[in-house]
Amino acid sequence: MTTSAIPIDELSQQLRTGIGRVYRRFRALRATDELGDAAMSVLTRVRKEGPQTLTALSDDARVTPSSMSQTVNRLTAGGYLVRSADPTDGRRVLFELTESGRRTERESIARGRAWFEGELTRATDEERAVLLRAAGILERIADAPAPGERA
Amino acid sequence: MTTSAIPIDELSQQLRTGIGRVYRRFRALRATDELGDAAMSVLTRVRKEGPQTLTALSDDARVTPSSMSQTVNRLTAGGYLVRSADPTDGRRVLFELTESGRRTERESIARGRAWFEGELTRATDEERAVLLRAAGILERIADAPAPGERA
DNA sequence: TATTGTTATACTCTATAACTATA
DNA sequence: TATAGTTATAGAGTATAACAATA
Repeated sequence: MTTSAIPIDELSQQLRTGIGRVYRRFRALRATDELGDAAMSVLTRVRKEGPQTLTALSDDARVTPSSMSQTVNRLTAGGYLVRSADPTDGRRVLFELTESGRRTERESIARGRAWFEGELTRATDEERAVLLRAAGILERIADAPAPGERA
Repeated sequence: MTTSAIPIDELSQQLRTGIGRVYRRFRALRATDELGDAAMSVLTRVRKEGPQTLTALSDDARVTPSSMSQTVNRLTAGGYLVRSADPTDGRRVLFELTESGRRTERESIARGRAWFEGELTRATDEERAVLLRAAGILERIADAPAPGERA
């Protein structure tokens, strides 16, 4: 394989387009769900990582603490999350899933997957291998610190 | 290469995560731009495809006509797009770029690319080849008709 | 009747600015 | 002083419902 010199600007353009279109497709599917985009991401994060502070959630989502405060407000008001005090630091609040939150997260993931998994099933094995590798590379890129930002 | 049986559900989960994180990163970068996410996508579409009807724009973005109507309202109010009548069908309205819209689109694309292209430059040639192929596969999937939807 | 587009209204998500409480 | 979190307010983006104009 040569150093095939894929032009960075073309690659960038095509990836942005592809990613944007798939993301918006996901969002459209989730529009009929009881919870929105950001709210579902929070539930998934808490399910995977356990009880989280507000700061941890806002850092992870790359939104301001005040944005996240409002998102978790909606989630606690709706009974999906509960607040609990951090015994070691009175400033901190830990957010954890209720039974309802856990169930909602599980069901939404299952529903949202239907369309996407259907499409993935139609791809070839070789294409799926490409996509799997791409997923890892994209996640690494997404988590890379911004210039001037400490890791 | 064996028929390596990548589990669809794992692949789906990892791709959704990777795509979601990169997309939100883009959105965060664009937050300081003069135009938002949906508005920029409209400008890009019109730049690439020429004057578009409202229905064409809403179909492409997979939002309702009324959502798109409001987005183009903001864009025409801001002087980025102009309306013109379709001579062959009095119901139709064609939206096209103004000079300002053209310039804004060009500059925003350039700015938004800085971070992403920097990261892509840090990847290996082989990784870039994987991402390029993935971009094409993702776009094909994103454009696939929903079950029951006509192509 | 069907298609194209708009307006009214409401919700999610995000931001900045100003604030309280704890370390 | 610095950190963790909240509230007030505003704007983008989306949806549904109800509507007008043209085909």
